[in-house]
Amino acid sequence: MSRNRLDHLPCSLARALDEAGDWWTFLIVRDLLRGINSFDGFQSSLGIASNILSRRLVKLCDDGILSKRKDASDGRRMRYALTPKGEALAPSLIALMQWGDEWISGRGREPVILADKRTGGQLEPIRIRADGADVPAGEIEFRRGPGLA
Amino acid sequence: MSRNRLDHLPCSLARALDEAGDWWTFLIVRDLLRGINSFDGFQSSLGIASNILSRRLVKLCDDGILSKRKDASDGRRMRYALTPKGEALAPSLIALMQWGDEWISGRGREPVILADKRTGGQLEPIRIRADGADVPAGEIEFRRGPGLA
DNA sequence: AAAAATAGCTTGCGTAACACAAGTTATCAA
DNA sequence: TTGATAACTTGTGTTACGCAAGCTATTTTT
Repeated sequence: MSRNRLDHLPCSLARALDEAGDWWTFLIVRDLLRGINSFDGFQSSLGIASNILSRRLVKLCDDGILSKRKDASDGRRMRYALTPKGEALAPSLIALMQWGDEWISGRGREPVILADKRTGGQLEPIRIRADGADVPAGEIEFRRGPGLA
Repeated sequence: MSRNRLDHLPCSLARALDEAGDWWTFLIVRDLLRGINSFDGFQSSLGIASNILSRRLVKLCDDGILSKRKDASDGRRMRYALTPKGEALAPSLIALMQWGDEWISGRGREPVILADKRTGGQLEPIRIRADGADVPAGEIEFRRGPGLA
């Protein structure tokens, strides 16, 4: 994805997609949500080439999505963590996962089930809401916002 | 993104990302939600090269995300529409847009504001929920699902 | 203390996907 | 019937991706 290609589009979606970079970003964030937080942890989980992973991790740190620090008990090891900005990707990530569950894997064939650690209750399907009610996709209005010159 | 690279991952997220193809998919779906539904409509809205757009539209139709038909009053023109599978991408798309609003554009500088056509009420931030309560990103548990051999 | 293993990262190189520009076909408007 | 429009397609670079191998600094093993 060329970095400057989408910049002209007056849309936070394009900017978000541009900053996320490529699909690996989402998979790395998913791994972090699962507790995987080291270079070789990502590598063995994802099968990503080390040069790609390295570059991607640098970019994610630069963009403020991840933070990085040395492991206290092992000087070789770096530990990565989600920043608040990175954690804020969770809703879109989970919505995408649920889409794959429903439309690709199929109901009842989900490879992974998401739940609340505290209560054990399964996550509900993510929905679009306004005024306390669901909004169907066809009923969404795109209005000019204050960020447009 | 090579089509078969992520197939081995037992995760609906990887499958979803693989099927979505590239970022253009999301931008095309966004345009359709906005009412843009023709080839040159996408092209002038997105600045995408015609060969890329053509290939992407074919793939999206093949994958059942879009449908395509001839315009009744203009035999040259094709009209594209979201299928239910395509509409189901809206939550992840909007979550991503909201992420861009908050973390890239910044609050108060949103290029676009989303609302409910029927009530005019602005869309709420998309949240992760279980048992009728919000779930913070750090409290999500990944459990083995039935789709794993 | 020397050798081996591990963690994170870099380099070299081939391939494949992307993207610009130009051309093609079918339909419609003047 | 000439010109414009819509939706592609083709040709040709260029870029970015990805495998394999190598590198350096720690840590563990002997």
